[in-house]
Amino acid sequence: MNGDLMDEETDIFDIMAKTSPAMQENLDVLNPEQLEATIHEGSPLLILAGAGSGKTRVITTKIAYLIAEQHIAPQSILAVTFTKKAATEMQERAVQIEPRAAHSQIRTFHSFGAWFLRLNADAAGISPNFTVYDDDDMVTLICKANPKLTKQQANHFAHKIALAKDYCFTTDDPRLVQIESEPEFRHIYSTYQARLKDTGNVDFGDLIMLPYLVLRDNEHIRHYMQNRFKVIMVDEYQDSNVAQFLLLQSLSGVNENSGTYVCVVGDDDQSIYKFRGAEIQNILTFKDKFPGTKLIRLERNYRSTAEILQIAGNVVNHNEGRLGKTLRAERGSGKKPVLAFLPNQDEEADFCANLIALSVKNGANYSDWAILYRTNAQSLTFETNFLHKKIPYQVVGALKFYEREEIKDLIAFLKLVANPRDEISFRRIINKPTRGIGAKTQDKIVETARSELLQTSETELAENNPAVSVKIENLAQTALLGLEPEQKDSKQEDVKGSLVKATRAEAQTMSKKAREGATAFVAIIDEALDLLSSTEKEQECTVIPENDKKNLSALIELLAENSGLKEYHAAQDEVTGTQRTLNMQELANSAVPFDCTMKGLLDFLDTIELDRTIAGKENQEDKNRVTLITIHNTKGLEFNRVIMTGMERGIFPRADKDAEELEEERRLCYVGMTRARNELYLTSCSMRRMYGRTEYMDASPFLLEAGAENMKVLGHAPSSFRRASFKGGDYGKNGLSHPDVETDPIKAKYKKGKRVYHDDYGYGIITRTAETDDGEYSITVTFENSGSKSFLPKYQSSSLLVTDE
DNA sequence: CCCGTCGTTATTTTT
DNA sequence: TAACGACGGG
Repeated sequence: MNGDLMDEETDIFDIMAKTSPAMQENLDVLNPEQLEATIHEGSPLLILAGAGSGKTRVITTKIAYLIAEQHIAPQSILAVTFTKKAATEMQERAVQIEPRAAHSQIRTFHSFGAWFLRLNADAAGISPNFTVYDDDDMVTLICKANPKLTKQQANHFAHKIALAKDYCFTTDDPRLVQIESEPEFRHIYSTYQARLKDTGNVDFGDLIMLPYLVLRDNEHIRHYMQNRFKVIMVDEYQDSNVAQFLLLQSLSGVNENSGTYVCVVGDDDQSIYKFRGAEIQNILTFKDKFPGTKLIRLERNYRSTAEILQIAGNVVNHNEGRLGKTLRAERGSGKKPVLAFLPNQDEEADFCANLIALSVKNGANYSDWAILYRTNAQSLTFETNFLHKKIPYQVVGALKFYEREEIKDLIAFLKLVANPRDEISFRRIINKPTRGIGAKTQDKIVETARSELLQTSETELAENNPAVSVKIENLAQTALLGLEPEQKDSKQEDVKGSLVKATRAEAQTMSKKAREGATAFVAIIDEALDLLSSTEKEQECTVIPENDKKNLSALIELLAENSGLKEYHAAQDEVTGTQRTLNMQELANSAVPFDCTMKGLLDFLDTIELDRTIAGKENQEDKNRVTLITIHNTKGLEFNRVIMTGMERGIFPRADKDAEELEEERRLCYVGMTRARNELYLTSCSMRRMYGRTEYMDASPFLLEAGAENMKVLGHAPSSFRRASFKGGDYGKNGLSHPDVETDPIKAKYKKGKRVYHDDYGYGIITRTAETDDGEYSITVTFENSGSKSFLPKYQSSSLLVTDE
């Protein structure tokens, strides 16, 4: 044993001896690596945490430990995650160990950006009441700024602009050509950015890039923030992008001797968002950017069986350029993963349904199961099949509550109330329902408002800088008290470039019908603002019992009613049988926890804009459902039993992947497999309907990489797979090496004696089974009313239904 | 302004 | 195949 190790161990014993008994209990449950990571201090820390290795436990215990034992002020700890769900879980678990963690900043990257920009709106050149534009809004704004672009082109450029911001390329950056070679791109980006600035709003990319630019260009703010946060932790670091790295770097002051402690946690094998700007180099080169970095690996897996980890590890082992780690299964051995080859996607869905139904009959829950697929389009077959068989399911990520028309309409109203310069929201609702204000009048109003911005922008500029320093002083003072500065409410009437103001002014020149419409519209906004300011005053003057306090749902209900949107969508409900009115009510209900003030409104908008995963109410009730989900969406989740479907070349991995992208697909495969606790199934079809035609499919190369000998193979494997995998083991010729089980799912399904229903011939019984000359399985059905017919079940899965069981 | 029909086009997407 | 957008007629 060398001296270094001795020192380290005595250090650990030393620290443990000083720890309070309460914290000691939390440390006792950690394994040695987890413990080392938890109590590590002094240098930057990179925790390489494999799937299911208990990283959340480490981060949360670490936060608690820092507060309780190292006496770090809770509010000087910043922990960032990528999803709202992860942030909430982290906060809850940290608070459970140490209640003072409630005062720490545990947020998503984007919500941190929003928090930062609200404090520094002036320095960032945006409205303090900004709201966030989503991808659709980006496209609309690009179209308005460049009317000659088609929607498709605008879509393309919106994507590229978002990517440019992920890399933190501003409009004058020469590296923009790396993103998009089209020479017009820089111009389109610039005009979009100018137009966006006029609205006072930001897009998702700005929530990261602007805080970085503000820090870079304002020494005061930078030093204030470096002082404000003495500990910064980042979760899922492998999926951070360049802008996020730059933000972390400047916030931490690593190059300015700030003394801030930085700890990042991630797994390079789970980096799956390169297409959205995630930069795997961030984690691979972390130790170069943060000198003296200590690296700790968490390789003990507490989630999956050894068999599952074996094949997941086999797959990802084919990648080059990893930091490298091997997961050890703490739970030991379990069932061998099953690989089922099926004729087509109808049989695939059937196979899954039968597997699930059988397990439920034997005592499992529907919620034990997850169906994973590469693309959302694949969910449809499962939904149809499960609906028919009455298997309860939920589709994750597809509900898009906030993308529904009626919800977007209401939110547009709310956004315009918050920020009267919001052109996109204004255009969405000014003439909905019809107020006689057509496209031309809208353009005129927008131009009036924008010309006002142009006139005043020079005088504004002169006032801008003093405003920043005043704000910083306020910041410094409030920080001493451990409070965040209060938003001061801006007087909407005075806002430069207000579209509401412009509408009021333009109304005089309009036709009678349009004038009435415009006046009514302005009145709606005014009344909404009145409601907000009246509750604000009430709150200042009197002490009102919690229950009597007006909450933000009152504003939403008022807007829905006054705007005519409620009536408008109720009429739609009548005709189409939709539930729009109900959805609108649902939005109002979700606003109940928020104050009926401008601040409450901004909080609410932040919450819904930065967390689109909240589904409608359907998700709450009856949680015992099968989960249908894309592999991307499963990150951070786990299930007792997982079926990875569509394991075919061209689907997973997708066809058009270069070598580097193939590695990402492989990581995606690894992520999917390691979601499973107890049982893992893989399905692969030999035929698939795609784009209206049926194609022959080949097995996914990942299946061979996983190793056929590590799986129980069912069904008729494609010859490419059989040849390459014929190494004995569990898999024999024609998949018939399990005499105890019928290994061909088709034969198992269409056994002699089964009762079936055919679309054309009605009910019948399978009276004979045989093989054709080509070795295909054929059955003969005797129908009740249509005599006897022979079929190849392989081709009949959707029209020949097995009805018993 | 709304509705029907025709033609086009199909990744993954924490925020 | 199917779903969605664009366009034209009522």
